Amino acid sequence: MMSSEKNPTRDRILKSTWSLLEGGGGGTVRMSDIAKAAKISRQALYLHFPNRAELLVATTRYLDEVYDVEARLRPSRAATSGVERLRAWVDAWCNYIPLIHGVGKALMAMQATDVEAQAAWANRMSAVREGCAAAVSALEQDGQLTDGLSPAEATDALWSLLSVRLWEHLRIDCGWDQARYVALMQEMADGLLVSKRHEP
Amino acid sequence: MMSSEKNPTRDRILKSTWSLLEGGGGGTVRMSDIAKAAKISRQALYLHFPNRAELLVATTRYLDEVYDVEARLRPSRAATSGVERLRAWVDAWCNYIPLIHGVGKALMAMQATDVEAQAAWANRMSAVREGCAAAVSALEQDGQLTDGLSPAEATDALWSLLSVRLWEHLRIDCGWDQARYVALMQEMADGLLVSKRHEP
DNA sequence: TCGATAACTTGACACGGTGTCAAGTTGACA
DNA sequence: TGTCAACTTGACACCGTGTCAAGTTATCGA
Repeated sequence: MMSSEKNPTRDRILKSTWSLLEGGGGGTVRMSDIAKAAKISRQALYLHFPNRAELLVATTRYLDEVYDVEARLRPSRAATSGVERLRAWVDAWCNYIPLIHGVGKALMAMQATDVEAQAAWANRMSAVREGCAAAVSALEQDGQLTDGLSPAEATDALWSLLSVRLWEHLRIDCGWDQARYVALMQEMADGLLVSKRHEP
Repeated sequence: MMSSEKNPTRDRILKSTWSLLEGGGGGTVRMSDIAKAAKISRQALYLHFPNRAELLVATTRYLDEVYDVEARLRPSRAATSGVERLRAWVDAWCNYIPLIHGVGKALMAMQATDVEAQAAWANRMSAVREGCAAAVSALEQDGQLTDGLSPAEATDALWSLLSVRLWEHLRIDCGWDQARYVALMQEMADGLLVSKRHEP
């Protein structure tokens, strides 16, 4: 069941939030802007979401549904080797970031002041950490994890490499294109985590 | 001439800003808090600084002076090889981040909404990029820069690795200690940028 | 000694954004 | 016909920034 069937206006709010946030103005999108875009009064927003933070979080979940996160993760879960799993995971997540970046940016902008937003974003990101941990663990089981790092350290390092902020820095501040960004992440993940013992 | 001699209250404001920001509450430190800490009225703050953003920027410059940035950069400038220059630069900057992180956090928190803060922080960070560019260039002159990356790309990549946000992620979100953080940055910078052609 | 000037104080206010409250309106359904 | 849910309008409190106006205090020079 698509969420749209159950509650049309809630769905319209989420769509509007999404499209406004797509525009890049993360911290500058106001509740009133969203209301206007959804053709609803500002107050009606609060009938559906208790506050801005929860509206944004709901929007990320909505995007997970629309973009079918599960399908995107399938290749990495289906990988037969640790190296392949890492490669597929980095690919999947790196290419997912641009899709959620608008909402992510807004949520990250709230973190400094809003405790709720902080918890919400941390929670979303801990799911990413789990993906990193799974890839590291697969690598370890193949005996391909670098000696220099413990699994926990390797997970943290990979997680950091795949952070939204690093994506922002390279793509926005440095002006890189997506392909080059992904290529660098692949190279760094491989160089950092994969043991080179068995290579020529 | 130390800035303290010239204008005592301005100096007291900067010291207060600094110490409040040290406490970590980047976005939550208000102008009134700073005024109170400096034993001054909130309005008097505006006699010295036009707005919050400029006060924060002035605080970063103050820290540069107090912590003697120039001296910290000397080892990297004095390096005789590209590899050594890179190592010294990464070391200097990585160990400078924790000192300015409080102010940096506050300034970064303002970026989403405040254009002035955005420009100010971007300007400060472009100085860091220049340090990265210098290290990359030294490496290139030694013929030790990896083939896979252009100098500009290598600079961007190093700059991203050395971003304050990555430091935050590893040190705060992941709970790493400073030494481990620096070690990882050294390893990644070396692995990413330095050509391994002449090794055993 | 007077008076000007700079540094600072007190107290008020506008603005913009979030979240809340109260009192309607509208339409569907029993 | 009445009731309930979804929504509207309009008001308001709160908070933090930045501004304005009028008053105090200390110092310095003529």
